[in-house]
Amino acid sequence: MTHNDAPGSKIPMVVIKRLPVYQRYLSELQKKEVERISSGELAAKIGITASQLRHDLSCFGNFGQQGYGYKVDDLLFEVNKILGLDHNIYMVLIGAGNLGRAVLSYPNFLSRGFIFKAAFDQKQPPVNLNIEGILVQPVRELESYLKEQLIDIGVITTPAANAQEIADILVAGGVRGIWNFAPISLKTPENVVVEHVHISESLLVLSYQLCHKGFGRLPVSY
Amino acid sequence: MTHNDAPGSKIPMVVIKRLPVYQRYLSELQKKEVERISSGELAAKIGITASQLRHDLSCFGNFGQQGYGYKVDDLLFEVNKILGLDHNIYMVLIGAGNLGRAVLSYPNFLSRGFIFKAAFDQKQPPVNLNIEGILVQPVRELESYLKEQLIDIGVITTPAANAQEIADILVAGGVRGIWNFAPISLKTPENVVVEHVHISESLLVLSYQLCHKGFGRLPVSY
DNA sequence: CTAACTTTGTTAAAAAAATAACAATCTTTA
DNA sequence: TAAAGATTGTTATTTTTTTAACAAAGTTAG
Ligand SMILES: NC(=O)c1ccc[n+]([C@@H]2O[C@H](COP(=O)([O-])OP(=O)(O)OC[C@H]3O[C@@H](n4cnc5c(N)ncnc54)[C@H](O)[C@@H]3O)[C@@H](O)[C@H]2O)c1
Ligand SMILES: NC(=O)c1ccc[n+]([C@@H]2O[C@H](COP(=O)([O-])OP(=O)(O)OC[C@H]3O[C@@H](n4cnc5c(N)ncnc54)[C@H](O)[C@@H]3O)[C@@H](O)[C@H]2O)c1
Repeated sequence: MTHNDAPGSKIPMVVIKRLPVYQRYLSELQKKEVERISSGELAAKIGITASQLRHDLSCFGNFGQQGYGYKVDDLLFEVNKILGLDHNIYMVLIGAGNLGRAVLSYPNFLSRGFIFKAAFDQKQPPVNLNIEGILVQPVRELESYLKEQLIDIGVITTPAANAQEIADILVAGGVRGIWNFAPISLKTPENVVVEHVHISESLLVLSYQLCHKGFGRLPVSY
Repeated sequence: MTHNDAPGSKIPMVVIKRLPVYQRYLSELQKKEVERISSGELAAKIGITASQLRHDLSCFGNFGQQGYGYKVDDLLFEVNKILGLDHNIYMVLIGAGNLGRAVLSYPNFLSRGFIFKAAFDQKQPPVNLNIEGILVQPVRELESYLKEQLIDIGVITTPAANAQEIADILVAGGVRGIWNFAPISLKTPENVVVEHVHISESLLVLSYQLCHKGFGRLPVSY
């Protein structure tokens, strides 16, 4: 598949999931003021094949030069554009608990154009708290807030038991994406994208690997 | 491949990553006191094919009964055992910042047998702080601590710039696995498993999807 | 300017993963 | 107890993903 393909062509999810990794390595190279890099060098750093890297990029366009490789600045610019990092994205967070506060105060989101416009909670302690300049409001005001403000992404960091009701309010309020940290599969209409952060799942995968290691039994293939 | 295969047979990583999802749905069923479930019903809930579910499970054994399905209790017991949830795992956390404190105080890890034995930080404010019964110690004591205590997993929630040096100390101290929240690819010997939690990567994937939605151009295939 | 290299983008082949198919066999009902 | 129905575990097929191969095109050095 090439970037010239007819409308309706699909980019595989496996490819999209690798883009943030490319973005990260390219950012590092740019910070080190490396000017150019070949698919072979970059792939080696990342730990994949050059073939896969070139194949992935070719889904989106021709960013390299034969005999030369890729200009780091140019390729990073293109990858950023593909990922939507070339414009701001506005977010609200619901559930200003331990994890929610960590997410709210993480500076790297803002620096990449992900802007928290507001935060909401149910209980009094988080409500009225000021976290990195964002005042936590009572959650009953979420619905009316979304009527007034254009919000792209709702971030759910409430307990799993409350996540679906919050998702419903977010969807009704017109958000286009939900970033969900609660360990539950949310039901949303097709036009709302849900991205689930699998923190606990990840620990179980690690646990599995520790359990089945060194015996020569049931090892893992990557 | 069957569970009877000769030693050296490999379980694909894609299969292992689905096990925690099965675990979660089975736990929910158990909580609802559902006694039995067929591969068809469970797969429908999860949103995969019955074929895939049965195929995955058959990597580990024969847990069902023809004409009946699976006993929820029994299957959950087996999945828990496969994931290593049938015994305690001892952990230390390094970097008791915003995210580190959220992880330390999350009760669902302890309830599943993941036990934080200690936490470490560099700066004074987190050090001496008591988080859910765990006293944060100066990070310079990490090395000697690991000599005295048997720790399975080291959890890294320091900034990326310090993650590799911490990983080196953990490896030297004999941990078998590293759960890494820092956005950097750690270099470790083969016998130490690293599991990376992709929080920021996940947000970029969501951003991509919002960007390429509804135009009929570059849609996503799952 | 030319020739020897290098490296891309793309097509082809191989490998892995998902899905379908179905015999074997257990459950349920009568 | 027997016959009908349900569901598994496994093998076969299809689809997806990864890797390899290579012509085309640009770079670099002399
Ligand atoms: N902390 C972790 O390490 C961790 C790990 C994996 C998953 N998670 C998940 O992330 C989510 C948040 O975890 P946490 O540790 O921050 O929990 P937490 O209890 O510290 O925070 C949850 C917050 O949500 C608020 N809340 C509850 N119901 C609400 C509602 N209806 N509307 C608005 N706010 C509401 C609570 O008042 C609280 O402030 C949970 O779903 C948890 O399962 C957390
Ligand atoms: N907070 C988030 O939402 C988020 C999202 C994605 C990734 N991350 C990553 O998770 C990690 C932690 O993030 P955070 O928000 O908690 O940052 P933070 O700054 O709040 O916490 C980092 C902690 O690590 C400590 N530290 C620094 N160097 C250390 C060392 N050598 N030894 C021991 N402790 C040390 C600091 O004193 C601090 O307490 C970072 O790598 C960050 O990039 C965080």
